Amino acid sequence: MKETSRDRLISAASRLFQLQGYHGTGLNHILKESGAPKGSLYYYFPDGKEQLAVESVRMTAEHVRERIKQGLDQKTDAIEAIQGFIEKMAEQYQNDDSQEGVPIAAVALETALFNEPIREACQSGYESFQQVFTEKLLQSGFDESRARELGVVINSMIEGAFLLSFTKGNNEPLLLAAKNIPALLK
Amino acid sequence: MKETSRDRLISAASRLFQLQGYHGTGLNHILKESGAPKGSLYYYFPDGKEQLAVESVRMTAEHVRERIKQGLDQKTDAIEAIQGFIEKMAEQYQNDDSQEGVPIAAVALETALFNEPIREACQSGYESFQQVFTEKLLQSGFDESRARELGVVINSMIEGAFLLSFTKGNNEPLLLAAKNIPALLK
DNA sequence: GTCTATAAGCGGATAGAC
DNA sequence: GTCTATCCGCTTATAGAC
Repeated sequence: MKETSRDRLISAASRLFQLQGYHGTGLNHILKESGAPKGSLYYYFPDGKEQLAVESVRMTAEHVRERIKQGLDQKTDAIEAIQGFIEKMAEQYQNDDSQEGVPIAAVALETALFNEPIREACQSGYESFQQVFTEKLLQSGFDESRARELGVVINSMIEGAFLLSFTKGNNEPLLLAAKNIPALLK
Repeated sequence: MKETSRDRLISAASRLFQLQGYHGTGLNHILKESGAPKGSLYYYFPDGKEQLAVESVRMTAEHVRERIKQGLDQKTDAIEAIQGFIEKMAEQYQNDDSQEGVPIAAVALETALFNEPIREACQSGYESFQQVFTEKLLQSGFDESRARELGVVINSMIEGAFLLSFTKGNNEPLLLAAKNIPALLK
């Protein structure tokens, strides 16, 4: 089970892009944190920073999607499951003392208008989250179009609450989002 | 009614920070767009880019707050008013062909962990938005604690939907947020 | 394939002329 | 007060040794 230079570069990039955004994170910083030498960056990612960002966003998205899925599996009822998942996120956020950023969002906002490959990666990530919520709702008996619609809405709610919690430095918006999920899904 | 170099610098900075974020926007770019020379930037903003960002965020926030207020004044009932406001935003977004960014969010995400003055400005901005929603709810008879709570939740919902719409390049998330506002406020 | 040394350019900031 | 010329550091990217 060897961890290659490539993997460590992506991990470091994911972390730093989340904390400081795309333009706020220099390649040198990523190299230092990953321990990889500069040469291998351009060996593994011939298209440079852009490619590294695309693959980092993909990895982050996959990771987050798994966490959502696992979170929702804790309860059978969709409403309780989603509410519980958001509460867990709020808890984790408080404990980490906010040493994690908001996944994807910073990169998406900085690049959406100017860098199509990165924008697409971010969009795919968001759609994969939404898909997980929609599936859970389907399993709980929501009809298809309603489940799809609510997948988007729940995703919006969580992203917004996360953004506000991150900016304020406390988890109140996440907790309130969780609390109001039942009303939204009735 | 003279428009000073200072005003033009703040306007240009606000616009560019919204589109590309804090680190993605260089002072040279701001100077070029504003037409002001570099010297006067440091004359008006001795603390440089950071100060310019703080004041830009304040200006943007004030501007957005006014738009929210005006939007909510269109209807007396809070639920209809908020729903209508979000729909209007969605419409404008589509027409502008997305030549506007998501106010404040990019700057907030990039800087929240590392630059306290900017973070504070963003937080104040968000709180001022939330305040407007809360006031409208109070006027419609919601009790105080519930109105405050929902102010935060509505703010989260809108910010998240805006972020997703911006990333996807279409206004569906905003439209769905609007559609589901009544359920949330029942 | 893995890595180092270096290039070329842009970043924010400043000094000092007028 | 208003502006220009310039500085240093850090950016991304590359050339080429091993």
